[in-house]
Amino acid sequence: MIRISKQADYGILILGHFAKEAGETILSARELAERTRVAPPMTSKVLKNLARGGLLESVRGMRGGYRLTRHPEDITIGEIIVVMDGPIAVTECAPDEPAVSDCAQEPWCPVRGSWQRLNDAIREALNRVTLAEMTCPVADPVGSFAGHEDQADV
Amino acid sequence: MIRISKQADYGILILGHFAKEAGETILSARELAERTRVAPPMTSKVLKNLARGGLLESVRGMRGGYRLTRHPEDITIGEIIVVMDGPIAVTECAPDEPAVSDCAQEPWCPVRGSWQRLNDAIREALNRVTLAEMTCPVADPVGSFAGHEDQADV
DNA sequence: GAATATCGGACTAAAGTGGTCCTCTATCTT
DNA sequence: AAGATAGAGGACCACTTTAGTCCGATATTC
Repeated sequence: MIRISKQADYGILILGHFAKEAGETILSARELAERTRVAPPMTSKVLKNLARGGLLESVRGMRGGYRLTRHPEDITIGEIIVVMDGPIAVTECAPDEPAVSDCAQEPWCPVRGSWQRLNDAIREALNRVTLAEMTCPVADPVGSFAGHEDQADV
Repeated sequence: MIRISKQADYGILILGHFAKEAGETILSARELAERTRVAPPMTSKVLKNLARGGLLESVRGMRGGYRLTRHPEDITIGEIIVVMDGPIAVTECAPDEPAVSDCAQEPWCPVRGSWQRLNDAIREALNRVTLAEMTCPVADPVGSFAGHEDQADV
C-alpha cells in the first residue's frame, strides 16, 4: 500500500488545530494531546519533529508550547510530509541518487529516467494543497470533488 | 518516507520489458529474471501477482510464460501500483472507509473530509503516466523535465 | 527554587516487506 | 504414455521499518 506514515498523519492533524487558532496562539503538547486524542507521548514526539523541521516554533518553560512559524496558507501538505517522513520519492531508483550507481539495471532498465517525472507529479500534487485548504471543508483546490462521486480504487 | 513497495517497482520494471517487445510476445519467468536481474523466485512472485491482477495473461506448460493483456499505452502506472500494492490511499482516514467509523477524531477533526482530495490528486498523478510513456525516455507527459534540473526535496 | 514545558535520544514491540521454497497442476515434446 | 518444463498457490522466515513509550537534561516562569 502506498501511504504516508502515521506520524505524518498526526502532524497534519496537529497543524490543523493550530490553523484553526488565531495567528500567534501558543498550544502546549498536553493541550494538543487532548484536542487530537493522540496519546501524549506521541503528540510530543510529533511536535518535536515539526519544530525541528521549522514548521513550528517552540516556547520553553512554564506556559510554554508551540506556535506556527508561518500562515496556514503558506504551508503545504507536501512540506509537512517531507518534514515528518523525509523526501518524497516513490522509488529509490532516481537520477542523482547514490542508489543509482549500484543499480543492477542501469544499462538495460527500460524505465530508467522516467521515475523522476513520476516523483515530480506526486510532489506537485502534494504541494498544491495547503494546510489552510485542508482545514477548510468547502475550498476545493484540486479539482471536482462535488460531494459524492464514488471512489473506485485507483 | 512515502514510497511504493519494491514489488510494485519490480512490477513496473518487468512490464517495461514486455512493453519493449512486440505485442503478443511471450516471456517466461526465467527469461525475465535474466533480463531484469531480479532474483528468479521474486520475479515469479511478481509475475503471478501481475497475472492475478489481470495485467498479464499466463500460458502454462512447456514453452509457456506470460504476455500482456493490453497495449502499453493503455496501462497506467497507477494501475500497476494498485495491482501490486493495493488501493492508493495516502491515509486510512477517508470517507466511505470502514476505518472512519472508529476514528476518534470524527467530530473535532479539522482536516476531516480533505484527505479524499489529496488521495484523488495522487491517484490522478499516477494514472496520467502510462507504461508506454515510462519506457520511452523522450516522451514527457507530465511537465518540464529537460535533462538535468536539480531535484530539491519536495 | 519549585513547577511546568520542551529537548534529545534510547528503547521495545508490532507490523510490514522482501525474499525463498515447496507442492500441485497444466501443457508440450518425444 | 512419460517426462520435462512452466505457472499457481501458499507457507514460511528474516529483516527492516514504524508506532509508541520513557527517561534524564535544560530552559522559563512564578
